[in-house]
Amino acid sequence: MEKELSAREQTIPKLREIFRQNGFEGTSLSEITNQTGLGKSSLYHFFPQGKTEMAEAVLHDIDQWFNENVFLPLRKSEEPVSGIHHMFKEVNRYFKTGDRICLVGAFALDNTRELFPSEIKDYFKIWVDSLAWAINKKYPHKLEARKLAEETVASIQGALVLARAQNDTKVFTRIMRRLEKRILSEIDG
Amino acid sequence: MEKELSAREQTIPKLREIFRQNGFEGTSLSEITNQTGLGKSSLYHFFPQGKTEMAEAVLHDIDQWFNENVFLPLRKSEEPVSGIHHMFKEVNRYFKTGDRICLVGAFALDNTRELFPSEIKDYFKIWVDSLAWAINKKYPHKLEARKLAEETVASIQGALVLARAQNDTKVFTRIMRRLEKRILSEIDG
DNA sequence: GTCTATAGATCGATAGAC
DNA sequence: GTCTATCGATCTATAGAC
Repeated sequence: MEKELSAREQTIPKLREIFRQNGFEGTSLSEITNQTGLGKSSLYHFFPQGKTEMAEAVLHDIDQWFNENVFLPLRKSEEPVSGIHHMFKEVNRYFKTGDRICLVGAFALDNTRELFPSEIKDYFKIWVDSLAWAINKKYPHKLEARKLAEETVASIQGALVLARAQNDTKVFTRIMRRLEKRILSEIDG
Repeated sequence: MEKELSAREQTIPKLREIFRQNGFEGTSLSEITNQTGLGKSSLYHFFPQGKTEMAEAVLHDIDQWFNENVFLPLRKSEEPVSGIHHMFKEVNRYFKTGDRICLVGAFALDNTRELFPSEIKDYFKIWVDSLAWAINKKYPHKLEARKLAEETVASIQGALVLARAQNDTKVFTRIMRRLEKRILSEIDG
């Protein structure tokens, strides 16, 4: 039995990519109508609060995806190493090996973050917490595991910045490989 | 003999902070007139091409600062370790221990980068090149030195993202300390 | 160089018919 | 749910007096 997606739900992935390309302030409603094919009235029908509600829905969607495909597997996998490997694989896939940016990170950089402070804060907190938890299972020093997790998440964000700046996805994949290798060597060593 | 700064030059640091707060698209001319005290006519007198020229001037100003205070010292210092230490000290100071973001990184993330592609590309290229050069002086594996430099610059960018997202500058200083320590241990070890 | 005034486009958002 | 029409505000940018 296929899940029927409402028109609202079908719109969210498109909105996500539009915000990713243009940022929150750089995205206009007419751009959204152009790229979604939905008129303004339809957009306001689905998202009565307008652009802010659209971005909120996108952030919620991103949050769900990461919870399901990254954060929970880090907690659930029997073997932390495989959970961590799974994280790198999924994150690499999600960001299309560096071709896509992280919308949450982009929102964090300018005053857009004041519109969605808790969504932005929680996304990174849960990511760091989950990764730290997985590392800590193998690596007994709790504080050090946390620092390693924090640095890894930050480096992934920075790798996206550099890949976009240089317009070169290889920068991203290169850094991702190093990060995974470092975690594994810290855990095993 | 004091250097006389032209009115245009005096405006640039203010513009820099305004763009940092709001992003390029999020910055309006009326916001600029409010925060600089200059009327629109004065702004267009100094920057005939408008907002784009203002951002260009800011990027050029940032570029100069990093060349003078970070990139050249990395090349010039007799002892690479002290050049690298100097980089971390200055970068930490420049970003006010994580309270400020990197405007070039922020511009890179959305389609603002299409307005200033070479400025954005060069900033990171020169940074990575200079750091790789300094590392390579002590650490003979050229390719590995480059990768370490690339990862370090990316991690600094990511640390800024995380610090802003969490609204906690300690995240930034913590990661900066780890990065410097790692480079030193790779060089010495 | 700076002022006032304003053009012309686009912004987010809404009303009302269907 | 989607259409057309439109509101008032704001946007970038310019004109012309001083």
